[in-house]
Amino acid sequence: MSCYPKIYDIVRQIPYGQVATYGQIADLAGLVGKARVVGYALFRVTTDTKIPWHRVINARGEVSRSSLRDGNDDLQLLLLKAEGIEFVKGRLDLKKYRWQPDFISIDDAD
DNA sequence: CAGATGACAAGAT
DNA sequence: AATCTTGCCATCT
Repeated sequence: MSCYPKIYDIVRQIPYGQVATYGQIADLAGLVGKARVVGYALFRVTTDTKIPWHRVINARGEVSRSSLRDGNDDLQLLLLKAEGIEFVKGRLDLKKYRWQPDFISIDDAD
């Protein structure tokens, strides 16, 4: 089982047609500066949960390309395009599509 | 246990 | 603007 329920809780709240960066998720999850943990946490889950992982991208406003994703990286791009997000040279306007949460409802409070 | 790896980020060049 | 370097931390070998 995963050890970061907050991350999934937050990612799950990303609205349609918007995206969030790993750093942003990390910040909201209390993992400031630990964006890698977010990425890794999502990596193990993607195929096992209904989390909109495709709405989570890096701070450059582009989807990461890894040898392991082997096609799933292309799937992410497809899913985002399907949500009305326009890509320019594999990039999107973070200014325009970045999710700005007003309030996060998280079950956990430590 | 130690070294290498990785869906990242921010700063320096 | 693009690329390199360092920091971060969980997971793998």
